[in-house]
Amino acid sequence: MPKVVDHEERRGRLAEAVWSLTVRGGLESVTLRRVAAEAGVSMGQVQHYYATRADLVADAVARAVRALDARIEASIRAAGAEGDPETILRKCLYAILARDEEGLRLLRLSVAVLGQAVSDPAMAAVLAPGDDALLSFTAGLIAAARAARGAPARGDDRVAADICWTLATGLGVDVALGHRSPDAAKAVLDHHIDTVLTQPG
Amino acid sequence: MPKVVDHEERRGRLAEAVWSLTVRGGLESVTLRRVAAEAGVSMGQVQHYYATRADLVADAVARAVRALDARIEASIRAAGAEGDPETILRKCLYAILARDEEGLRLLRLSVAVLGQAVSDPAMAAVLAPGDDALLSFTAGLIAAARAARGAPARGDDRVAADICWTLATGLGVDVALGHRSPDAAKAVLDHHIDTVLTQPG
DNA sequence: ACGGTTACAATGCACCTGCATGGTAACCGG
DNA sequence: CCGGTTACCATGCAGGTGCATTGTAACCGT
Repeated sequence: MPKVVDHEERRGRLAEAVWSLTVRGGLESVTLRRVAAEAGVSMGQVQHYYATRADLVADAVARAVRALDARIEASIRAAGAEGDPETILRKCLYAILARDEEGLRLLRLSVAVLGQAVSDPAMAAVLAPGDDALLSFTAGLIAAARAARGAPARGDDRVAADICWTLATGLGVDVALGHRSPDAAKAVLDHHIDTVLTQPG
Repeated sequence: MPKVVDHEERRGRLAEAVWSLTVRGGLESVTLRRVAAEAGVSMGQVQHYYATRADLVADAVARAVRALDARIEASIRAAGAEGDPETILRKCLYAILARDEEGLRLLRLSVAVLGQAVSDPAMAAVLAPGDDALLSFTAGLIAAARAARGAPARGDDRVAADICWTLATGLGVDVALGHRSPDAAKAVLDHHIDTVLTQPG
């Protein structure tokens, strides 16, 4: 077993280059030569780690999705310390609204991939909306937050959670396109959460 | 003035070919030769009507946006006959949820273009979210619908309208990607409208 | 020390791309 | 009938693409 190198680190570096290129010029600007140049390596190295271009971008996208999920989970853990369900709910929804540079990159990348996902089911599958567990978790938060506000329980927690995430992703698209600032998006999301947690008459 | 042909009709035909190709294989699959083949004409004809590939796709996208706007307006006019503000509100939000084949095509196309818009400000500008007039109009509908339900007026009509459209576009993305059926999306949207129109306690 | 495996690097190749060019046929005003 | 404009079509070209191939240097186990 000669010439031991850290494959994970190499692939990560290449995926990072794919991210940069995609954010800067769309997925169609991702070519083997450009990725190599961006990563500061030779094209042969890219070929050595990925059999085909499709493999390369698929791995890069998969890594981005994992990074985004990790951000949401980190948000939950960070807010979890406070215990207040409403705070946790807000914080974990904020997670996809790109409050920092890295988040904005991931958001832009996701939207860029959306275009490809329309015609590529494999991509569409990777970008599937919040899984069932996340939806249930969020629904629980909403129920708890309503209770904490003294509002009566409603049976629509799951739908309400679904709406929250869909709205958040919609806002995320606007942020990625520069149509909204992250703060403005956050304000809209806050307003919606207020509406959801306020009991109907 | 010899050889009179209908330019508008020719361009429309070519734009239609661009739509089909984009929906089927993404924007990057739109090449001059493929567009010509799809439209059943020679590549020279495509070049005759568009100076550059960028012009071609820009025109095709602009036509799609106009078609979508026309759909929304048509929805408003159709529902306007009933007079009931809540009905009009629902109908015009449904308009982007692709209940028929043509709507689904337009929706898919829009999402495909989203990817390009991340790195192309010109595209992003064309896809700008609902203009101010539409937002004001929708806010008016919400206020009227609330009044019709006997709910007290709130000052947040514009934000509520913003949320409605953002949620609708988010649902539209899911529909375009096949993650939701149009009916399921409609149900979610209905639920949200109910929440918005119900007065808080 | 050395054979074998790994990790690249360099280059070549067939294909496809947008766009430029030159030719041709149709048509219409005079 | 005819000069001029329009509407193409066919082809050529330089450049870029993904991928295959070949070469080479480094390293490890034995």
